[in-house]
Amino acid sequence: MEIRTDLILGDSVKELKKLPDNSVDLIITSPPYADQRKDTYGGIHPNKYVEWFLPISKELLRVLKPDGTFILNIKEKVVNGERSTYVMELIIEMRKQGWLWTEEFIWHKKNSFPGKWPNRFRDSWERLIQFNKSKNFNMYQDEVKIPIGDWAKGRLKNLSDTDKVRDNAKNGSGFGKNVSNWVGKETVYPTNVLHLATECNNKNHSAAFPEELPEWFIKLFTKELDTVLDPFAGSGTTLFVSNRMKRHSIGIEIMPEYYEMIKSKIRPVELYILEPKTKYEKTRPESSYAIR
Amino acid sequence: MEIRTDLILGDSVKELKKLPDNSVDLIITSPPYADQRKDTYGGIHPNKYVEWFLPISKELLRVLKPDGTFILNIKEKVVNGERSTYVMELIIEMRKQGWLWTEEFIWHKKNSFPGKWPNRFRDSWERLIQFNKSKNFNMYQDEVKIPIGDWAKGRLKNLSDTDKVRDNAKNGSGFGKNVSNWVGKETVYPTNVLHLATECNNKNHSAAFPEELPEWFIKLFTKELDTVLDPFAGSGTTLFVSNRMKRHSIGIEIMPEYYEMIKSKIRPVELYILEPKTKYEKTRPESSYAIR
DNA sequence: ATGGGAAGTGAATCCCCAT
DNA sequence: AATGGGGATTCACTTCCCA
Repeated sequence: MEIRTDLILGDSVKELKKLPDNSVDLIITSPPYADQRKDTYGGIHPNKYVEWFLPISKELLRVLKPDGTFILNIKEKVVNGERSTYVMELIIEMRKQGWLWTEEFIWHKKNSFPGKWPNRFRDSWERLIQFNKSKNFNMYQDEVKIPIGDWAKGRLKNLSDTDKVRDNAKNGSGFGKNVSNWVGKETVYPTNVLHLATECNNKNHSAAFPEELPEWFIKLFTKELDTVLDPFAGSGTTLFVSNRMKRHSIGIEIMPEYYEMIKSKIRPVELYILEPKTKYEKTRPESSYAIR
Repeated sequence: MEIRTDLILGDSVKELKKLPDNSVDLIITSPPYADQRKDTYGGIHPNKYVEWFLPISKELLRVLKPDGTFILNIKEKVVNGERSTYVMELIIEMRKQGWLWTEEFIWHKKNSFPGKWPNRFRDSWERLIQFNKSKNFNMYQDEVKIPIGDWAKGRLKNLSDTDKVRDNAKNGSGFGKNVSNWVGKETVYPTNVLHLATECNNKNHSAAFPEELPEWFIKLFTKELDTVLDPFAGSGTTLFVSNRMKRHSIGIEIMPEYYEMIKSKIRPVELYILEPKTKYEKTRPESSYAIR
């Protein structure tokens, strides 16, 4: 089994045009933030952000499979004391392109340092906006189940009579439950709030997300041998995680420094296949890489 | 010292017009969401929601003091498998009215509604959108400081140079260089994510938010003897909390049942002032109420 | 007073079926 | 066809009750 990990040096719009229609199962990316300062990495002025992104999202819509998903990690910046509206405008415009705005997950960032500004608190959350091409997209919910809360231990120990049958709510809300269905249940489905730490070990890229973030969405929206795309590869997290999880992946990165950095981090992984497999195969699949 | 708690039976737009300009320090409200609570409020169709709300927000802008704040609790519902866009459209239109969209807090609900669907998880967060009239609004940050978390103690114990460098690089906020200021502190400023449970025990009103929610914003944005307004008083939580915290308050409620319910809950509080003060003054201020 | 167990319920959403 | 009502599904908290 061969897992492909393609890394492309170049501009996203231009390189995306070379990819075939309906070929990607999951797109997950954290594009460069809007920034008023011109000299920072990828800084796009907030007023130009929507205009800049729409040609990219148009290509993403084309390359995504009909049952695929696009996860956009983004947060609006503060400009002149106000939150910018470019994310909202972007969602509205992308819907006009044909995207469905299915859901907005929240990434609640743990471990963010306390801060102080005169008129706002530290921003400890980001948007994870889910777009789809159709309502019938693939979602493998069982892959991300979490342990049931501690309440279950006490509640399910001794069932009362009403717990053993379907107990309809007394107020006519139409809501009912059968508590006995939960006996022995170890895991439950999560919610749309993700509580993850911020990444602390990437010193070279300014917008790194933690590995758990792409991992969670890759588990949820793809199966093995599916293809994951990150049009702003940045520090390469999406690619490394995809490879480890036996998904093909494609990354595009315009900055030669980041391109080289990802390449250098991919090469050591490649070497694993030359060493005795028993040592690594649990965490590192047999893989090959194509670097363009 | 007299704390006024005015409760008005009537339509919000109409009753707001009777209030003087620049007279309110904080507006905090949770309007009926689109298509919700049909049996009580009639339900506003998602397509009509912005149109319905704009005349209200226009009056709110007029009655709010220049240094006051408006906190709007809202969440868009799912329509045909997609999140509705009316909240985003509302923010964009309110900015055209002259509102500043200063911040968006997240209310992370500890006990979100249960359920399972093939294409989405349980919704466990709501928006708390902060609007202002000017950039120089009152904010009493010290009133909501929280005990420093254990993670921070560990983190601040061993501050490395890379910590500071990394945080500077991340967002250019200049935050990193202040990290050392936090060493030895017992309390810190909170973030823009609030983690509270919904109120499930209110038999009479279906959409009560927990007392902690208005309490937190009242502490943050008002001082004693300021005036708080809730144009959709509902179960009256904002009014009760305001009174307890020695803020004047004005509530408007269109449904006679809720109006009567709030009134009946206010009256018992009134009686406290006739009883020996020592028993209650710690939690209940000396107060008077005007019921219209 | 305290504590543990029992019981009740919430701004939900999807799917099907009836007009 | 669109639109609307009703059933099914599900988690964690809070209050109540009794020892």
